[in-house]
Amino acid sequence: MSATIKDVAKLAEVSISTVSRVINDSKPVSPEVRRRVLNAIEELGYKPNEVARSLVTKKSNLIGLIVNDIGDSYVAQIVRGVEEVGRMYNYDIVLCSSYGSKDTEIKFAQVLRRKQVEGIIVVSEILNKEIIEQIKEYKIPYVYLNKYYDSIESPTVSIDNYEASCMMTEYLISLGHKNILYVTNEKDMDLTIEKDKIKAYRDTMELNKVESHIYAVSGHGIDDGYNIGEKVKELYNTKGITAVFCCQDEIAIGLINYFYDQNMRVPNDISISGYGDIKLASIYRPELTTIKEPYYDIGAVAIRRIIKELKGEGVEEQSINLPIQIMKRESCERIY
Amino acid sequence: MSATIKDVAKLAEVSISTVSRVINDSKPVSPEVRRRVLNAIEELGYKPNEVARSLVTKKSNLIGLIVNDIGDSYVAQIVRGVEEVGRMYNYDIVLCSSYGSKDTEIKFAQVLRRKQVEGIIVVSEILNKEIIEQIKEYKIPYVYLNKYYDSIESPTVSIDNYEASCMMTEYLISLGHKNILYVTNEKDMDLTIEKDKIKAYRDTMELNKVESHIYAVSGHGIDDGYNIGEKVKELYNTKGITAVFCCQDEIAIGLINYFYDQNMRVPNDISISGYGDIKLASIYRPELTTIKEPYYDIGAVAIRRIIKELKGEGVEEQSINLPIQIMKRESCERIY
DNA sequence: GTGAAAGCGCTAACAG
DNA sequence: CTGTTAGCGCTTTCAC
Repeated sequence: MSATIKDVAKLAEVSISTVSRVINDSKPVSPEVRRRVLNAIEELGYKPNEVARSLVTKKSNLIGLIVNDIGDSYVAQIVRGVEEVGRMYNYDIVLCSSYGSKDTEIKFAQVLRRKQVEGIIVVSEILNKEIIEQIKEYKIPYVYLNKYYDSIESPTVSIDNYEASCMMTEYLISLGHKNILYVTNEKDMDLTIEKDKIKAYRDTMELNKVESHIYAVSGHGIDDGYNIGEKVKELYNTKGITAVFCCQDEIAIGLINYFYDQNMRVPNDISISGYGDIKLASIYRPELTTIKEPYYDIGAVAIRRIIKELKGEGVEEQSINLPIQIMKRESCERIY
Repeated sequence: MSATIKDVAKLAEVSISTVSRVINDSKPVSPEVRRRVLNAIEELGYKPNEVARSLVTKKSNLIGLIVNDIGDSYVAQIVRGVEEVGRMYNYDIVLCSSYGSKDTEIKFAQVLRRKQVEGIIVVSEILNKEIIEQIKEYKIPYVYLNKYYDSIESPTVSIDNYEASCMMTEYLISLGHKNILYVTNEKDMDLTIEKDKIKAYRDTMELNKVESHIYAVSGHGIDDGYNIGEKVKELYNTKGITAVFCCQDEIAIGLINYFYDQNMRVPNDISISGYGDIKLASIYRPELTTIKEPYYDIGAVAIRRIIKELKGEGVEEQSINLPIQIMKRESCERIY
């Protein structure tokens, strides 16, 4: 079918090793011969077969990326980061979407391993110890990214969630709010980062001598935020809540949607903040005040770590924390 | 490092061919021997090396996917479709993001070819004849997807844009609107599908004996929609425009943002419709009335086509049209 | 039913 | 500088 190194060698009247040398610039070749080879390559439209190359060099130049769902904007941002820096080092990305299935995640790890990927990045939203153990067995570099759950003894990159939540609570208080509701997620609360975030909220409220109010929601989608609207409205009426700090942007947006439908205005009637800074946060009206989780950077740093390890360069500590940024936008307002 | 077929053969005391046979179920193997081999595989944790396998079978089980930007939600939906059905046929996806660069698109086509991908799907937003010619040379199945430009003599899958635009115009008219503004995109207007959509709009308006109003915007982002807000507001005041049919959802949302900031209510003051049904369309408030371009299905059908061709099953016509659906939501209202 | 051997396209010693 | 050769890990004739 397609031209091989042999065809080139024959046409250029040299040995295949010489062809290999000019392709890879691996050893000196005389100008004259090089020219002949280059011509032959040109003439035949020869393109090296990376599969054959991989087999001998044992370098697939592939990084496996197992994600929950590429349709989630934050996942897409991570993928962008991973791909873009991977590309700089000549790595291609094999993408697998698990849609939250534990078994699928594990299956993909196996698939990727057979494909000889040199590293694996997992972007998960569930608790899955098995996949970690699986990947550890492969003895290839990996990074485990999970927005919700604590990264179980794995290399990871994120932000300091305790610190971030302190900052947001502090900010809300600085705006004059005294009755601030924290909306958390009830699922596996003590295994998720929510435990840190709740503690941060509590500590900061206490420090400022104001009372804590916590309400737990069951999911973390926009719908879930919408659905707690009624309850929050009740709290607004009975407890005089003036600000809501939601543990996820989606919850915040759902909540705003609810208020929109109820003809209550945000931030005029109530301030709402999120956590994450998903793409929608800055598009939505009102624009959402939130904590930025730098997804693109998370992806970029994750693959950078893997590549470093692959190159045998020393890798730093297990988990890398990126700088925190609080995005002060429209949805939270000063209260007097 | 990792166990190979040889190790298994040795441990099971058979030849490597036998091992291969049991792995692939390619030829009968006596139960007794099969058991021994299976045991050995188990014991060594042996996993076939797909790279080696690919080299001999010339099947990489890889499909290349060149996209504009995975961060765009519609792209992500296409990718989901591609990946999910690819997976059913045991194909993995290698993802490349071009970010709108012609050269990058071409470079990726080459990279993918060298990786021996069996097919290529291009999701582009620019005009790039070269990449098509490039891929055609490779003689591998491909599908070209472009939301904006006519797919230049290539297999593609989309909806009938003329028909869809007729339906939307018709719908707006049926709501009682007489002064409907169509917002198009000025760039390469006669090479893009806009020419069909404009024609559809014009034809339908004419058929209903109402005057056409067309305004062209320069980009197709949310910002662009926002930026024409002033102009549209002017048209609203001077020409009595009561509905705006935007050629893209993003434009529509930008426009709604503008009106939000101007304290004009959609749809109370003005009805606005989009085109595409991006994810945001149903999340946004007010929910956006729009034409659904079934991105997931587009991706799914695209890869299905490639796989069919790979299997030598007859492939239907060049371009496949999917059913049209108009999503009647909040942003367009009856006028009296 | 099983094994020996050739070879996929390429890289990397090893000679010369 | 260049060619010869031995694999990389696997599938696939071809004999037995």
